[in-house]
Amino acid sequence: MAKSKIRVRYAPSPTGHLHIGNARTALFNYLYARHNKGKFIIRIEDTDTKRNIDDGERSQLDNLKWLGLDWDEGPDMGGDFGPYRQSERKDIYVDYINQLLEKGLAYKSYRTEDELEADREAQKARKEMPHYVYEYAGMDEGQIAQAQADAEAKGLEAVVRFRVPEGATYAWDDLVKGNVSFESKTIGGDFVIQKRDGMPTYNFAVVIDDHLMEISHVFRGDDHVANTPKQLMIYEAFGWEAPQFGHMSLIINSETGKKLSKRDESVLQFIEQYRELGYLPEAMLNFIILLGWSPVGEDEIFTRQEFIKMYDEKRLSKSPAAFDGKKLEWVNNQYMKNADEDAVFDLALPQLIEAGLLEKHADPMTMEWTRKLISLFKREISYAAEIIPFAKPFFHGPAEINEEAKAELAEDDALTVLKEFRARIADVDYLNTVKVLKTIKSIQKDTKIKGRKLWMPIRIAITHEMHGPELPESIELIGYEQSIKNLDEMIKELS
RNA sequence: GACCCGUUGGUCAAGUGGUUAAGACACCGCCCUUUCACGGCGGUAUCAUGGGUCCGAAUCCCAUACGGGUCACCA
Repeated sequence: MAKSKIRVRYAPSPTGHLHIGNARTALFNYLYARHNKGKFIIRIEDTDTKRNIDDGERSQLDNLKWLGLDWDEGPDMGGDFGPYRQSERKDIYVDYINQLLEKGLAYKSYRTEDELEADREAQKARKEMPHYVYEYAGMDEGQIAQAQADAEAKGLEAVVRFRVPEGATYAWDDLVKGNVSFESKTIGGDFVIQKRDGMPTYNFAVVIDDHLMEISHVFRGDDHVANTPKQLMIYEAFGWEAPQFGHMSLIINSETGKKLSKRDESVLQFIEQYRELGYLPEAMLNFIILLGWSPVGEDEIFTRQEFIKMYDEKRLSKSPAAFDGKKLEWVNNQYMKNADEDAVFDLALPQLIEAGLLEKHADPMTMEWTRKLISLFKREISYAAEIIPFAKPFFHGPAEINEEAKAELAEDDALTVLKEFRARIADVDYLNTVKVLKTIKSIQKDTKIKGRKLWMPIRIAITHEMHGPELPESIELIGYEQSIKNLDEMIKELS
Protein backbone atom coordinates (compact mmCIF):
# COMPACT_ATOMS: atom_id res chain seq x y z
CA MET A 1 0.00 0.00 0.00
CA ALA A 2 1.10 3.52 -0.68
CA LYS A 3 2.49 5.31 2.28
CA SER A 4 0.76 8.44 3.37
CA LYS A 5 3.72 10.69 2.79
CA ILE A 6 5.10 10.86 -0.71
CA ARG A 7 8.86 10.73 -0.67
CA VAL A 8 10.83 9.94 -3.80
CA ARG A 9 14.49 10.05 -4.58
CA TYR A 10 17.02 10.26 -7.34
CA ALA A 11 20.05 8.18 -6.49
CA PRO A 12 22.92 8.64 -8.91
CA SER A 13 26.29 7.05 -8.60
CA PRO A 14 29.04 9.60 -9.09
CA THR A 15 30.78 7.57 -11.75
CA GLY A 16 30.28 10.08 -14.48
CA HIS A 17 28.56 13.21 -15.58
CA LEU A 18 24.81 13.56 -15.77
CA HIS A 19 23.60 11.32 -18.56
CA ILE A 20 20.41 12.09 -20.41
CA GLY A 21 18.85 8.86 -19.15
CA ASN A 22 19.71 9.67 -15.56
CA ALA A 23 18.40 13.15 -16.01
CA ARG A 24 15.14 11.66 -17.20
CA THR A 25 14.93 9.38 -14.18
CA ALA A 26 15.59 12.32 -11.91
CA LEU A 27 13.00 14.37 -13.72
CA PHE A 28 10.18 11.86 -13.49
CA ASN A 29 10.83 11.36 -9.79
CA TYR A 30 10.93 15.11 -9.33
CA LEU A 31 7.71 15.60 -11.25
CA TYR A 32 5.99 12.93 -9.21
CA ALA A 33 7.11 14.51 -5.94
CA ARG A 34 6.16 18.02 -6.91
CA HIS A 35 2.87 17.05 -8.45
CA ASN A 36 1.87 15.23 -5.28
CA LYS A 37 3.34 17.82 -2.95
CA GLY A 38 5.81 15.26 -1.65
CA LYS A 39 9.52 15.40 -0.99
CA PHE A 40 12.27 14.96 -3.53
CA ILE A 41 15.51 13.59 -2.18
CA ILE A 42 18.95 13.13 -3.66
CA ARG A 43 21.13 10.34 -2.45
CA ILE A 44 24.60 9.57 -3.74
CA GLU A 45 25.23 5.89 -4.32
CA ASP A 46 28.98 5.75 -4.13
CA THR A 47 29.57 2.24 -2.82
CA ASP A 48 31.80 1.36 -5.74
CA THR A 49 34.85 3.19 -4.52
CA LYS A 50 36.85 2.19 -7.57
CA ARG A 51 34.52 3.72 -10.10
CA ASN A 52 33.74 6.98 -8.39
CA ILE A 53 35.20 10.00 -10.10
CA ASP A 54 36.26 13.17 -8.33
CA ASP A 55 33.91 15.54 -10.00
CA GLY A 56 31.00 13.16 -10.32
CA GLU A 57 28.80 14.32 -7.50
CA ARG A 58 29.29 18.00 -8.13
CA SER A 59 28.62 17.54 -11.83
CA GLN A 60 25.43 15.59 -11.20
CA LEU A 61 24.00 18.16 -8.84
CA ASP A 62 25.16 21.08 -10.89
CA ASN A 63 23.52 19.85 -14.06
CA LEU A 64 20.33 18.94 -12.25
CA LYS A 65 20.14 22.50 -10.99
CA TRP A 66 20.80 23.79 -14.46
CA LEU A 67 17.79 21.83 -15.68
CA GLY A 68 15.73 23.63 -13.09
CA LEU A 69 15.33 20.89 -10.50
CA ASP A 70 15.46 21.54 -6.80
CA TRP A 71 15.36 19.09 -3.94
CA ASP A 72 14.34 18.96 -0.31
CA GLU A 73 17.07 16.77 1.10
CA GLY A 74 20.45 15.81 -0.28
CA PRO A 75 24.18 15.60 0.28
CA ASP A 76 24.64 19.32 -0.29
CA MET A 77 21.98 20.45 2.13
CA GLY A 78 21.36 17.65 4.61
CA GLY A 79 17.98 16.70 6.01
CA ASP A 80 16.41 14.57 8.71
CA PHE A 81 17.29 11.28 7.07
CA GLY A 82 21.01 11.76 6.43
CA PRO A 83 23.70 11.15 5.70
CA TYR A 84 22.89 11.25 1.99
CA ARG A 85 26.02 9.58 0.73
CA GLN A 86 26.16 5.83 1.00
CA SER A 87 29.87 5.93 1.71
CA GLU A 88 29.00 7.74 4.93
CA ARG A 89 26.43 5.16 5.95
CA LYS A 90 28.67 2.12 6.08
CA ASP A 91 28.08 1.50 9.81
CA ILE A 92 24.36 1.40 9.20
CA TYR A 93 24.67 -1.28 6.53
CA VAL A 94 27.08 -3.35 8.59
CA ASP A 95 24.60 -3.34 11.42
CA TYR A 96 21.82 -4.67 9.21
CA ILE A 97 24.08 -7.20 7.55
CA ASN A 98 24.95 -8.55 10.98
CA GLN A 99 21.27 -8.87 11.82
CA LEU A 100 20.77 -11.02 8.75
CA LEU A 101 23.82 -13.07 9.60
CA GLU A 102 22.51 -13.68 13.09
CA LYS A 103 19.12 -14.69 11.84
CA GLY A 104 20.70 -17.12 9.41
CA LEU A 105 19.28 -15.29 6.41
CA ALA A 106 22.71 -14.50 5.11
CA TYR A 107 26.07 -16.17 5.37
CA LYS A 108 29.75 -15.71 4.75
CA SER A 109 30.94 -16.94 1.41
CA TYR A 110 34.54 -17.77 0.62
CA ARG A 111 34.39 -18.70 -3.02
CA THR A 112 37.01 -16.69 -4.88
CA GLU A 113 36.21 -14.62 -7.92
CA ASP A 114 38.29 -16.96 -10.04
CA GLU A 115 36.28 -19.95 -8.88
CA LEU A 116 33.03 -18.17 -9.57
CA GLU A 117 34.20 -17.11 -12.98
CA ALA A 118 35.13 -20.71 -13.79
CA ASP A 119 31.67 -21.83 -12.64
CA ARG A 120 30.00 -19.33 -14.88
CA GLU A 121 32.08 -20.37 -17.87
CA ALA A 122 31.15 -23.99 -17.30
CA GLN A 123 27.48 -23.12 -16.95
CA LYS A 124 27.55 -21.09 -20.09
CA ALA A 125 29.15 -23.99 -21.93
CA ARG A 126 26.30 -26.19 -20.74
CA LYS A 127 23.85 -23.51 -21.95
CA GLU A 128 22.69 -22.83 -18.45
CA MET A 129 21.98 -19.45 -17.00
CA PRO A 130 25.08 -18.31 -15.08
CA HIS A 131 24.29 -18.65 -11.43
CA TYR A 132 25.89 -19.05 -8.02
CA VAL A 133 25.71 -22.55 -6.53
CA TYR A 134 25.35 -22.76 -2.76
CA GLU A 135 28.81 -23.66 -1.53
CA TYR A 136 27.68 -25.40 1.66
CA ALA A 137 25.13 -27.64 0.01
CA GLY A 138 24.45 -30.75 2.06
CA MET A 139 26.45 -29.62 5.07
CA ASP A 140 25.11 -29.33 8.58
CA GLU A 141 25.84 -26.37 10.82
CA GLY A 142 28.96 -27.89 12.26
CA GLN A 143 30.38 -28.69 8.85
CA ILE A 144 29.65 -25.21 7.61
CA ALA A 145 31.39 -23.67 10.59
CA GLN A 146 34.34 -25.93 9.97
CA ALA A 147 34.49 -25.04 6.26
CA GLN A 148 34.42 -21.37 7.11
CA ALA A 149 37.11 -21.75 9.74
CA ASP A 150 39.30 -23.58 7.23
CA ALA A 151 38.81 -20.83 4.70
CA GLU A 152 39.74 -18.21 7.29
CA ALA A 153 42.80 -20.21 8.21
CA LYS A 154 43.84 -20.16 4.56
CA GLY A 155 43.64 -16.39 4.71
CA LEU A 156 40.55 -16.09 2.52
CA GLU A 157 38.31 -13.07 3.03
CA ALA A 158 34.58 -13.48 2.97
CA VAL A 159 31.76 -11.71 1.25
CA VAL A 160 28.28 -11.94 2.69
CA ARG A 161 25.59 -13.55 0.60
CA PHE A 162 21.87 -13.38 1.05
CA ARG A 163 20.19 -16.77 1.26
CA VAL A 164 17.57 -16.73 -1.46
CA PRO A 165 14.37 -18.49 -0.37
CA GLU A 166 13.55 -21.52 -2.48
CA GLY A 167 10.35 -21.90 -4.39
CA ALA A 168 9.12 -18.42 -3.66
CA THR A 169 7.50 -16.00 -6.08
CA TYR A 170 8.22 -12.30 -5.95
CA ALA A 171 5.65 -10.12 -7.58
CA TRP A 172 4.71 -6.50 -7.51
CA ASP A 173 2.27 -4.20 -9.15
CA ASP A 174 4.52 -2.01 -11.20
CA LEU A 175 3.39 1.59 -11.64
CA VAL A 176 4.36 1.44 -15.29
CA LYS A 177 4.31 -2.18 -16.34
CA GLY A 178 1.52 -3.61 -14.24
CA ASN A 179 2.00 -6.99 -12.66
CA VAL A 180 5.49 -8.41 -12.88
CA SER A 181 6.66 -11.53 -11.15
CA PHE A 182 9.78 -13.64 -10.77
CA GLU A 183 10.40 -17.10 -9.40
CA SER A 184 13.14 -17.05 -6.81
CA LYS A 185 15.03 -19.77 -8.61
CA THR A 186 15.49 -17.59 -11.66
CA ILE A 187 17.36 -14.76 -10.03
CA GLY A 188 20.80 -16.34 -10.15
CA GLY A 189 21.35 -17.80 -6.72
CA ASP A 190 22.38 -16.31 -3.42
CA PHE A 191 23.63 -12.84 -4.16
CA VAL A 192 26.30 -10.78 -2.48
CA ILE A 193 25.14 -8.10 -0.09
CA GLN A 194 28.49 -7.16 1.36
CA LYS A 195 31.59 -6.96 -0.77
CA ARG A 196 35.05 -7.99 0.26
CA ASP A 197 35.97 -4.38 0.99
CA GLY A 198 33.15 -4.24 3.52
CA MET A 199 30.89 -2.04 1.40
CA PRO A 200 27.33 -3.17 0.80
CA THR A 201 26.26 -3.95 -2.76
CA TYR A 202 23.77 -1.82 -4.57
CA ASN A 203 20.87 -4.21 -4.10
CA PHE A 204 21.33 -4.21 -0.37
CA ALA A 205 22.15 -0.58 0.30
CA VAL A 206 19.29 0.64 -1.80
CA VAL A 207 16.80 -1.29 0.32
CA ILE A 208 18.24 -0.14 3.63
CA ASP A 209 18.31 3.46 2.48
CA ASP A 210 14.93 3.53 0.85
CA HIS A 211 13.43 2.07 4.00
CA LEU A 212 15.27 4.32 6.42
CA MET A 213 14.62 7.37 4.29
CA GLU A 214 10.96 6.41 4.10
CA ILE A 215 10.90 6.43 0.33
CA SER A 216 7.36 5.77 -0.85
CA HIS A 217 7.79 5.46 -4.63
CA VAL A 218 10.69 4.50 -6.82
CA PHE A 219 10.76 5.40 -10.49
CA ARG A 220 13.79 3.97 -12.23
CA GLY A 221 14.91 2.50 -15.52
CA ASP A 222 13.76 -0.75 -17.00
CA ASP A 223 17.23 -2.14 -16.42
CA HIS A 224 16.33 -2.43 -12.75
CA VAL A 225 13.41 -4.77 -13.24
CA ALA A 226 15.54 -7.84 -12.62
CA ASN A 227 16.91 -6.29 -9.42
CA THR A 228 13.51 -5.77 -7.93
CA PRO A 229 12.89 -9.35 -6.76
CA LYS A 230 16.23 -9.33 -4.96
CA GLN A 231 15.29 -6.16 -3.20
CA LEU A 232 11.88 -7.49 -2.38
CA MET A 233 13.53 -10.45 -0.64
CA ILE A 234 15.48 -8.14 1.58
CA TYR A 235 12.41 -6.13 2.48
CA GLU A 236 10.78 -9.41 3.36
CA ALA A 237 13.75 -10.57 5.43
CA PHE A 238 13.49 -7.48 7.60
CA GLY A 239 9.73 -7.46 7.64
CA TRP A 240 9.59 -4.08 5.95
CA GLU A 241 7.10 -2.71 3.54
CA ALA A 242 8.56 -2.06 0.09
CA PRO A 243 7.93 1.16 -1.79
CA GLN A 244 5.88 1.23 -4.98
CA PHE A 245 8.05 0.59 -8.01
CA GLY A 246 7.69 2.01 -11.48
CA HIS A 247 10.05 0.87 -14.20
CA MET A 248 10.32 3.22 -17.09
CA SER A 249 11.26 2.12 -20.56
CA LEU A 250 14.76 2.90 -21.63
CA ILE A 251 15.88 5.51 -24.09
CA ILE A 252 17.05 3.94 -27.30
CA ASN A 253 19.02 5.23 -30.23
CA SER A 254 16.53 5.59 -33.08
CA GLU A 255 19.25 4.62 -35.57
CA THR A 256 20.22 1.34 -33.93
CA GLY A 257 17.19 0.56 -31.78
CA LYS A 258 19.51 -0.20 -28.91
CA LYS A 259 19.72 1.23 -25.44
CA LEU A 260 21.63 4.48 -25.45
CA SER A 261 25.11 3.41 -24.53
CA LYS A 262 27.49 5.86 -23.05
CA ARG A 263 30.03 4.87 -25.65
CA ASP A 264 27.65 5.52 -28.51
CA GLU A 265 29.08 8.61 -30.12
CA SER A 266 26.35 9.23 -32.65
CA VAL A 267 24.29 10.92 -29.97
CA LEU A 268 25.38 13.53 -27.46
CA GLN A 269 24.33 12.00 -24.19
CA PHE A 270 25.54 14.17 -21.43
CA ILE A 271 23.62 17.17 -20.26
CA GLU A 272 26.86 19.06 -19.99
CA GLN A 273 27.46 18.72 -23.72
CA TYR A 274 24.17 20.33 -24.55
CA ARG A 275 24.84 23.00 -22.02
CA GLU A 276 28.14 23.79 -23.68
CA LEU A 277 26.51 24.05 -27.07
CA GLY A 278 24.14 26.66 -25.74
CA TYR A 279 20.91 24.78 -25.45
CA LEU A 280 18.29 26.35 -23.22
CA PRO A 281 17.70 24.44 -19.98
CA GLU A 282 13.93 24.89 -20.22
CA ALA A 283 14.00 23.30 -23.66
CA MET A 284 16.13 20.39 -22.52
CA LEU A 285 13.76 19.81 -19.63
CA ASN A 286 10.81 19.87 -21.98
CA PHE A 287 12.44 17.52 -24.46
CA ILE A 288 13.52 15.01 -21.84
CA ILE A 289 10.06 14.85 -20.33
CA LEU A 290 8.71 13.97 -23.76
CA LEU A 291 11.00 10.94 -23.80
CA GLY A 292 8.69 8.18 -22.66
CA TRP A 293 5.94 10.38 -21.35
CA SER A 294 3.24 12.26 -23.17
CA PRO A 295 0.89 15.05 -22.21
CA VAL A 296 -2.84 14.75 -22.79
CA GLY A 297 -3.58 17.30 -25.49
CA GLU A 298 -1.90 18.19 -28.74
CA ASP A 299 0.65 20.64 -27.45
CA GLU A 300 4.14 19.60 -26.56
CA ILE A 301 5.73 22.76 -25.28
CA PHE A 302 5.17 23.51 -21.61
CA THR A 303 6.86 25.22 -18.67
CA ARG A 304 8.19 23.32 -15.71
CA GLN A 305 5.27 24.50 -13.61
CA GLU A 306 2.79 23.30 -16.20
CA PHE A 307 4.46 19.91 -16.35
CA ILE A 308 4.29 19.62 -12.59
CA LYS A 309 0.64 20.45 -12.63
CA MET A 310 -0.34 18.01 -15.36
CA TYR A 311 2.11 15.23 -14.54
CA ASP A 312 0.52 11.82 -14.34
CA GLU A 313 2.70 8.75 -13.89
CA LYS A 314 0.09 6.67 -15.65
CA ARG A 315 1.16 8.27 -18.90
CA LEU A 316 4.67 6.85 -18.76
CA SER A 317 5.18 4.71 -21.81
CA LYS A 318 5.86 0.99 -21.62
CA SER A 319 7.71 0.85 -24.89
CA PRO A 320 11.16 2.35 -25.30
CA ALA A 321 11.57 6.03 -26.06
CA ALA A 322 13.62 6.79 -29.12
CA PHE A 323 16.01 9.67 -28.93
CA ASP A 324 15.27 11.95 -31.86
CA GLY A 325 17.90 14.63 -32.30
CA LYS A 326 15.78 16.49 -34.86
CA LYS A 327 12.97 16.77 -32.41
CA LEU A 328 15.38 18.04 -29.79
CA GLU A 329 16.44 20.81 -32.13
CA TRP A 330 12.90 21.68 -32.92
CA VAL A 331 12.00 21.91 -29.24
CA ASN A 332 15.01 24.08 -28.62
CA ASN A 333 14.19 26.31 -31.52
CA GLN A 334 10.71 26.84 -30.10
CA TYR A 335 12.27 28.10 -26.91
CA MET A 336 14.94 30.05 -28.69
CA LYS A 337 12.37 32.01 -30.67
CA ASN A 338 10.46 32.89 -27.55
CA ALA A 339 13.42 33.57 -25.32
CA ASP A 340 14.08 37.19 -24.56
CA GLU A 341 16.93 38.94 -26.31
CA ASP A 342 19.12 39.11 -23.25
CA ALA A 343 18.92 35.41 -22.57
CA VAL A 344 19.90 34.54 -26.11
CA PHE A 345 22.64 37.13 -26.02
CA ASP A 346 24.09 35.64 -22.84
CA LEU A 347 24.02 32.23 -24.41
CA ALA A 348 25.45 33.17 -27.78
CA LEU A 349 28.15 35.59 -26.71
CA PRO A 350 30.40 32.90 -25.17
CA GLN A 351 29.96 30.85 -28.34
CA LEU A 352 31.23 33.70 -30.51
CA ILE A 353 34.17 34.23 -28.17
CA GLU A 354 34.87 30.52 -28.07
CA ALA A 355 34.86 30.39 -31.86
CA GLY A 356 37.42 33.21 -31.94
CA LEU A 357 35.09 35.61 -33.71
CA LEU A 358 35.00 38.07 -30.87
CA GLU A 359 37.42 39.23 -28.24
CA LYS A 360 36.62 38.44 -24.67
CA HIS A 361 36.37 42.06 -23.56
CA ALA A 362 35.12 43.93 -26.56
CA ASP A 363 34.33 47.63 -26.43
CA PRO A 364 30.74 48.73 -25.80
CA MET A 365 30.09 49.59 -29.42
CA THR A 366 31.15 46.17 -30.61
CA MET A 367 29.01 44.64 -27.91
CA GLU A 368 26.01 46.61 -29.08
CA TRP A 369 26.68 45.49 -32.64
CA THR A 370 26.99 41.91 -31.49
CA ARG A 371 23.74 42.18 -29.64
CA LYS A 372 21.96 43.19 -32.83
CA LEU A 373 23.65 40.40 -34.73
CA ILE A 374 22.54 37.79 -32.24
CA SER A 375 18.95 38.93 -32.12
CA LEU A 376 18.85 38.87 -35.93
CA PHE A 377 19.54 35.14 -35.90
CA LYS A 378 17.51 34.27 -32.86
CA ARG A 379 14.73 32.52 -34.68
CA GLU A 380 17.04 30.70 -37.08
CA ILE A 381 18.95 28.73 -34.52
CA SER A 382 18.12 25.79 -32.30
CA TYR A 383 20.98 26.29 -29.93
CA ALA A 384 23.47 29.05 -29.43
CA ALA A 385 26.46 27.39 -31.08
CA GLU A 386 24.54 27.29 -34.33
CA ILE A 387 25.00 31.00 -34.64
CA ILE A 388 28.66 30.61 -35.51
CA PRO A 389 28.31 29.72 -39.20
CA PHE A 390 25.68 32.42 -39.63
CA ALA A 391 27.80 35.02 -37.90
CA LYS A 392 31.10 34.30 -39.58
CA PRO A 393 30.50 36.35 -42.73
CA PHE A 394 29.67 39.35 -40.58
CA PHE A 395 33.02 39.12 -38.85
CA HIS A 396 35.24 37.91 -41.65
CA GLY A 397 33.61 39.66 -44.55
CA PRO A 398 31.59 38.02 -47.30
CA ALA A 399 32.48 34.75 -48.94
CA GLU A 400 32.90 34.05 -52.65
CA ILE A 401 29.81 34.51 -54.77
CA ASN A 402 28.43 31.31 -56.19
CA GLU A 403 27.25 30.69 -59.77
CA GLU A 404 23.59 30.94 -58.99
CA ALA A 405 24.06 34.35 -57.46
CA LYS A 406 26.14 35.51 -60.41
CA ALA A 407 23.36 34.50 -62.74
CA GLU A 408 21.01 36.60 -60.68
CA LEU A 409 23.24 39.64 -61.13
CA ALA A 410 23.27 39.13 -64.88
CA GLU A 411 19.58 40.09 -64.95
CA ASP A 412 18.77 43.30 -66.82
CA ASP A 413 17.91 45.58 -63.95
CA ALA A 414 20.59 44.43 -61.57
CA LEU A 415 23.20 46.98 -62.43
CA THR A 416 20.62 49.77 -62.57
CA VAL A 417 19.48 48.94 -59.09
CA LEU A 418 22.99 48.83 -57.72
CA LYS A 419 23.91 52.16 -59.29
CA GLU A 420 20.76 53.74 -57.97
CA PHE A 421 21.36 52.41 -54.53
CA ARG A 422 24.97 53.54 -54.54
CA ALA A 423 24.03 57.04 -55.74
CA ARG A 424 21.31 57.45 -53.16
CA ILE A 425 23.57 56.67 -50.24
CA ALA A 426 26.47 58.70 -51.49
CA ASP A 427 25.60 61.73 -49.42
CA VAL A 428 25.16 59.99 -46.07
CA ASP A 429 27.90 58.75 -43.78
CA TYR A 430 26.04 55.96 -42.08
CA LEU A 431 23.58 53.19 -42.91
CA ASN A 432 20.96 51.91 -40.58
CA THR A 433 17.86 49.82 -41.04
CA VAL A 434 15.55 52.76 -41.60
CA LYS A 435 17.85 54.47 -44.05
CA VAL A 436 18.32 51.33 -46.12
CA LEU A 437 14.63 50.64 -46.21
CA LYS A 438 13.79 54.18 -47.26
CA THR A 439 16.42 54.10 -49.96
CA ILE A 440 15.16 50.85 -51.42
CA LYS A 441 11.59 52.10 -51.37
CA SER A 442 12.59 55.25 -53.17
CA ILE A 443 14.30 53.22 -55.89
CA GLN A 444 11.16 51.21 -56.30
CA LYS A 445 9.06 54.33 -56.61
CA ASP A 446 11.31 55.95 -59.18
CA THR A 447 12.37 52.98 -61.30
CA LYS A 448 9.26 50.81 -60.92
CA ILE A 449 11.57 47.88 -60.30
CA LYS A 450 10.27 45.85 -57.42
CA GLY A 451 10.32 42.58 -55.59
CA ARG A 452 13.04 40.08 -56.18
CA LYS A 453 14.63 42.08 -59.02
CA LEU A 454 15.01 45.02 -56.71
CA TRP A 455 16.17 43.33 -53.53
CA MET A 456 18.27 40.49 -54.77
CA PRO A 457 21.02 42.48 -56.52
CA ILE A 458 21.54 44.57 -53.43
CA ARG A 459 21.60 41.51 -51.19
CA ILE A 460 24.10 39.71 -53.36
CA ALA A 461 26.33 42.72 -53.94
CA ILE A 462 26.63 43.51 -50.27
CA THR A 463 26.38 40.13 -48.56
CA HIS A 464 27.49 37.87 -51.44
CA GLU A 465 24.69 35.53 -50.41
CA MET A 466 21.25 34.85 -51.83
CA HIS A 467 19.82 33.93 -48.48
CA GLY A 468 19.92 35.52 -45.10
CA PRO A 469 17.94 37.47 -42.56
CA GLU A 470 16.24 40.82 -43.19
CA LEU A 471 18.31 42.83 -45.64
CA PRO A 472 18.14 46.27 -44.01
CA GLU A 473 19.22 44.81 -40.68
CA SER A 474 21.96 42.84 -42.35
CA ILE A 475 23.30 45.92 -44.10
CA GLU A 476 23.26 47.90 -40.89
CA LEU A 477 25.39 45.21 -39.29
CA ILE A 478 27.81 45.00 -42.17
CA GLY A 479 28.22 48.72 -41.85
CA TYR A 480 28.54 51.69 -44.12
CA GLU A 481 32.12 51.32 -45.23
CA GLN A 482 32.06 47.63 -45.99
CA SER A 483 28.72 47.95 -47.79
CA ILE A 484 29.99 50.77 -50.00
CA LYS A 485 33.12 48.82 -50.74
CA ASN A 486 31.24 45.70 -51.75
CA LEU A 487 28.81 47.73 -53.83
CA ASP A 488 31.55 49.57 -55.68
CA GLU A 489 33.40 46.38 -56.44
CA MET A 490 30.29 44.77 -57.81
CA ILE A 491 29.31 47.78 -59.91
CA LYS A 492 32.79 47.87 -61.34
CA GLU A 493 32.69 44.20 -62.15
CA LEU A 494 29.32 44.42 -63.88
CA SER A 495 29.99 47.61 -65.82
C1' G B 1 20.32 -20.04 -23.51
C1' A B 2 16.88 -18.69 -19.28
C1' C B 3 13.87 -14.98 -17.15
C1' C B 4 11.27 -10.21 -17.72
C1' C B 5 9.22 -6.58 -21.17
C1' G B 6 7.76 -4.41 -25.74
C1' U B 7 5.80 -4.21 -31.23
C1' U B 8 0.34 1.86 -34.08
C1' G B 9 2.52 6.04 -40.64
C1' G B 10 9.58 7.53 -43.06
C1' U B 11 10.56 8.71 -37.44
C1' C B 12 8.42 9.63 -32.55
C1' A B 13 3.73 9.08 -30.41
C1' A B 14 -1.86 9.37 -28.49
C1' G B 15 -5.34 5.72 -28.08
C1' U B 16 -7.18 0.44 -22.38
C1' G B 17 -14.02 -2.96 -26.75
C1' G B 18 -17.83 0.95 -30.88
C1' U B 19 -12.98 7.20 -33.02
C1' U B 20 -13.32 9.91 -39.87
C1' A B 21 -6.95 5.85 -35.70
C1' A B 22 -5.02 12.53 -32.24
C1' G B 23 -0.69 15.30 -32.43
C1' A B 24 4.61 16.19 -33.23
C1' C B 25 9.21 15.69 -36.16
C1' A B 26 10.80 14.90 -41.13
C1' C B 27 9.29 15.11 -46.24
C1' C B 28 6.30 17.21 -50.37
C1' G B 29 2.81 21.02 -52.22
C1' C B 30 0.34 25.78 -51.65
C1' C B 31 -0.06 30.66 -49.08
C1' C B 32 2.70 34.71 -46.67
C1' U B 33 7.34 37.07 -48.21
C1' U B 34 13.06 40.74 -51.26
C1' U B 35 15.70 35.48 -50.18
C1' C B 36 16.22 31.79 -46.38
C1' A B 37 13.90 30.84 -42.02
C1' C B 38 9.41 31.66 -39.17
C1' G B 39 4.15 31.28 -39.45
C1' G B 40 -0.54 29.40 -41.85
C1' C B 41 -3.10 25.57 -44.82
C1' G B 42 -3.06 20.72 -47.07
C1' G B 43 -0.99 15.64 -48.35
C1' U B 44 0.42 9.98 -47.49
C1' A B 45 -1.85 4.22 -42.14
C1' U B 46 -3.73 -3.48 -44.75
C1' C B 47 -2.47 -0.56 -36.00
C1' A B 48 4.13 -7.08 -36.68
C1' U B 49 1.82 -12.02 -38.33
C1' G B 50 -1.60 -16.08 -37.49
C1' G B 51 -5.48 -17.90 -34.66
C1' G B 52 -9.34 -17.15 -31.12
C1' U B 53 -13.26 -14.40 -27.61
C1' C B 54 -17.15 -10.87 -28.85
C1' C B 55 -22.83 -8.16 -32.25
C1' G B 56 -18.20 -5.41 -32.58
C1' A B 57 -10.87 -5.65 -31.32
C1' A B 58 -5.29 -1.27 -32.42
C1' U B 59 -7.58 -2.24 -27.69
C1' C B 60 -8.97 -8.89 -24.31
C1' C B 61 -6.69 -14.26 -24.80
C1' C B 62 -3.13 -17.78 -27.16
C1' A B 63 0.79 -18.81 -30.49
C1' U B 64 4.67 -17.15 -33.96
C1' A B 65 8.11 -13.57 -35.63
C1' C B 66 10.99 -9.45 -34.60
C1' G B 67 13.16 -5.96 -31.09
C1' G B 68 14.92 -4.69 -26.26
C1' G B 69 16.39 -5.43 -20.98
C1' U B 70 18.71 -8.60 -17.24
C1' C B 71 21.46 -12.70 -15.72
C1' A B 72 28.66 -9.10 -11.35
C1' C B 73 32.15 -8.76 -4.96
C1' C B 74 28.60 -2.16 -11.21
C1' A B 75 24.98 0.87 -9.92
